[in-house]
Amino acid sequence: MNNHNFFNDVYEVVKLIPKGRITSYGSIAKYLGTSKSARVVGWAMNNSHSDITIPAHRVVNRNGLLTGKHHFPQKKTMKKLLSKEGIEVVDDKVVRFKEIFWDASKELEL
DNA sequence: GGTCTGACCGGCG
DNA sequence: ACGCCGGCCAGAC
Repeated sequence: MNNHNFFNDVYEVVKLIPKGRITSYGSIAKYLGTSKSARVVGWAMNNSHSDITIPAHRVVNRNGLLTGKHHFPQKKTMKKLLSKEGIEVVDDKVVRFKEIFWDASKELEL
């Protein structure tokens, strides 16, 4: 579609995140070519409620912190979903963040 | 129609 | 090492 909405691109990438893996907003933005637009990625997630197929819980900030947990129906929802996929979350942050980190720029390799 | 904010990130002092 | 500030896009007031 000519509608080259940034949101749509973000959704596509987020959907491609493998189970048991996570990525950061900046990584997605970087893959899309606008590394400085990480904020827009977060904003896109805010609108991700339009598409429940988007695993927003697999997207965290660069610190591996579940910054978006407050936007889920329940605070423990994000942690619960991650735990279900084998991702350990302690104190609202992802354990082995660097190990399970999924860099779209590298994995998809534009 | 200008201004501010937002689930961020990187650079600079 | 820590704190501040600018930047990017889209939506709300």
